[in-house]
Amino acid sequence: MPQVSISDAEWQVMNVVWEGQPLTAQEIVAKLAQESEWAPPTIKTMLHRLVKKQVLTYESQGNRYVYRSFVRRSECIRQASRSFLARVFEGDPAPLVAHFLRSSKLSAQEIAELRKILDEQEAQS
Amino acid sequence: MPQVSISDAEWQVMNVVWEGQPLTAQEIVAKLAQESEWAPPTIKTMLHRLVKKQVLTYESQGNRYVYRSFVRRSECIRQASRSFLARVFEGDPAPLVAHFLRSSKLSAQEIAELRKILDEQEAQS
DNA sequence: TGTAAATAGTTACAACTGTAAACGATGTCA
DNA sequence: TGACATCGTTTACAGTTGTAACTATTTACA
Repeated sequence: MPQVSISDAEWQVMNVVWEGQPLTAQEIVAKLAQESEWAPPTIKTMLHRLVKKQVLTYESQGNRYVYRSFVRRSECIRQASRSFLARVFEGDPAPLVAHFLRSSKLSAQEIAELRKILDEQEAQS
Repeated sequence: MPQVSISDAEWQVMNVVWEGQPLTAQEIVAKLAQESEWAPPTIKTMLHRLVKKQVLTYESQGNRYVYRSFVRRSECIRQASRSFLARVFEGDPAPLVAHFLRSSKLSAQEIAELRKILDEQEAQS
């Protein structure tokens, strides 16, 4: 994996793509119109840059482009998470998790899920 | 709080400052020399920018500058965490926490701590 | 008290980001 | 088949970031 670095705005675009791919440019524009104020050319520019960074690929169908992700979302999440952990929590995951647990409202079910993960982690140490 | 935005490299500097403040420029340079390849002027530039962004303040003592943080670390952590959560996990904290739990090795004690936090969260819902 | 050493300030510069206008190609309806 | 609409491409531009050389100022020793 050639060390992609996805900017803030680009993540917003990629989240849309990962959730609905393959998608045409105008579908992406339409979805993003709901959650952002970006002009269509702005979004085109980002799609372009993402292709250049090899995060996206496209094929043209007639004069439309159909976009697909080229890197897996999970891989990008891993990279971004690792860098966030290093930057803000100096690589120490426990305080990070504690921070998010304290600052979030979680449902009973989510809490149960997380307990289960903790159990698993404990079991395999 | 005037919405500070601290870059990646700047976080590295700030982590040093928060942990040892007040610190002189050369103390900061010395600490960072161990963990980075930055030339001293590079670090000076970052200190400058952080002062301009009102993340740091300094007083000059003779020809030395003594730096202190102007914003609390916890506040910066809160902001960075919120933005990371929104960007990468679309604002949904449970998958974020699950991700970090799964990808980290935690000690038995840390696991116990986290369980306690989960209990508290459950209690107050 | 002048000059070297130390320290901080100024300037620089290319890459990346956010944002979008202007331009050109393609397809479609009359 | 020509004019308009649609879509993609190119160009633009200011702000931020990473990185650091160069310059000016202060201090302290000789």
